[in-house]
Amino acid sequence: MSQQRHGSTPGEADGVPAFPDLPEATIARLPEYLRALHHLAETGAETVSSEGLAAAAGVNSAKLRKDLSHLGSYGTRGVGYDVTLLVDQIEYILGLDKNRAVCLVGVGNLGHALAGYAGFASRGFRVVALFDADPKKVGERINGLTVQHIDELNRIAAEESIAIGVIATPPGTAQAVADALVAAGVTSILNFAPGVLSVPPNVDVRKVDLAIELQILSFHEHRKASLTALPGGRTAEADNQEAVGS
Amino acid sequence: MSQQRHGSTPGEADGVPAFPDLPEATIARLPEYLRALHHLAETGAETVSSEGLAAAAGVNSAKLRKDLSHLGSYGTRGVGYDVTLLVDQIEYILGLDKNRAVCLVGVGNLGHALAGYAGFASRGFRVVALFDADPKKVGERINGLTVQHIDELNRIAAEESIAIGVIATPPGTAQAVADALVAAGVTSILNFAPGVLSVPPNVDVRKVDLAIELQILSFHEHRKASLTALPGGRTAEADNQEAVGS
DNA sequence: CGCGATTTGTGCACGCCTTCACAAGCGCCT
DNA sequence: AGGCGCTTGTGAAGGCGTGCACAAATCGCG
Repeated sequence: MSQQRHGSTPGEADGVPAFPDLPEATIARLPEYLRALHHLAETGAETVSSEGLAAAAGVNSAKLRKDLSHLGSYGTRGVGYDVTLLVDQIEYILGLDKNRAVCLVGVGNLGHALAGYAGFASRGFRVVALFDADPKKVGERINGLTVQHIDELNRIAAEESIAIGVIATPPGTAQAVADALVAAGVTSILNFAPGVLSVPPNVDVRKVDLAIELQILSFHEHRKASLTALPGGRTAEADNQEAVGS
Repeated sequence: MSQQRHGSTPGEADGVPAFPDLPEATIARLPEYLRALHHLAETGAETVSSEGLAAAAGVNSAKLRKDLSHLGSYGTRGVGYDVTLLVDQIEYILGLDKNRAVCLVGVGNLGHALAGYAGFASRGFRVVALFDADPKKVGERINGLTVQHIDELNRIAAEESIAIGVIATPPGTAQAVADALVAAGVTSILNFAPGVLSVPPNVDVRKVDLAIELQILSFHEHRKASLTALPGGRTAEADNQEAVGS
């Protein structure tokens, strides 16, 4: 906590990786800060206060300051944070300067959408390969990529040095795909299939279950409804009948 | 209270307050328990121990017992939990017995996939309406539903009593869509667009950002890579897989 | 050159969540 | 009937995360 170096390569300026072990909660918020910072940079802002950035990222300003303090002292008291410096620093910490190669397994409904998702490419990731087990899907071209058979995974993963895999298959085949990914050297998996994957301890898995998110919302709906209905007895929410047709 | 009542409505059967205020962390895990229980039920299991269910859900058994204890005592010591009873109880708590109506705004790449996602219908939700602002999209039929113009939202939301809305639009229009949903009476929003939504305090928002998940994985890749360069790095990290959420 | 305004960085307290460890309860077997 | 093994439910402890409040630091201005 003495002087900050400005123009140098962030992080490893003096050879020592100096990898701070950030709290998980902080790591999960860094991408949100990064998005807010990019937005600020586009509007031409050179510096931003913790208050301003916190508002843009939807968090408490004290929390933001504490989060950023874990990366080191990259702000200036009385002024704020240098936007581009902070962008570089966070991108370095997240390893986004590597432009990481990602492969996607399962080109069904969801996989199709993910393959075409612009948000990946714009944020430091390259989807370099699409796989599916269905021969009818193999050969299909999506967003400039050709779907290949899952058996090719080993070869291509090695060629492209793919470290991150995305699973968008039906739940039944997710574990087998995960095993194949691990065997191919993938060490991080983003899983969209419901269910629990078992992987070696050195492999990180994150799970996104769209239905779970809705179920959590449903709970809060239920709670809200029962709170408003509680004094009177039963009122709202009992009127749910099937009215699908239209 | 040894005999379990089967056909009765779970929860408020015996006049108990019936709505415990569960910890957020518990609520987020209940859907995972529910999925594991459904899977167990299909295999014909009648009861399951906390150890078994915890393994199926990918969590610690003590945590599972504490979570379930918040719902009440639905287990039998020395035996385990009655699968179907527990399913009913969790579905009641989550409000899934209501078969909630959901609308989806934004029929782009991702929205298209979500509209056809079978996981919604199979877990207590009915997608009853699709909206888009693009006139070229209006009229398109997806999965048995016709895309309607966003201006129809108010009318249709009232007709179908839609309480949950899903936003799958580009980031620029997400806030406007959220405002429209709130104006139409929606009180829970699942947001797939990057960025922060501001909504009235009585509206719940959950956010799923696919790129953020990848960025978090990227961080761990970066960390692992920098650890292998260093000697003596302990790489325990045998964490459970966490679903997205705050 | 010094002072006040502003903003960062952080010590501290509080609350939530997780995990351990064990008593209480239940069924089965003898 | 009684004991034994198994499993739940929970008290307690520890860890983690959050938010407050304030000292330290920097800039601008008179």
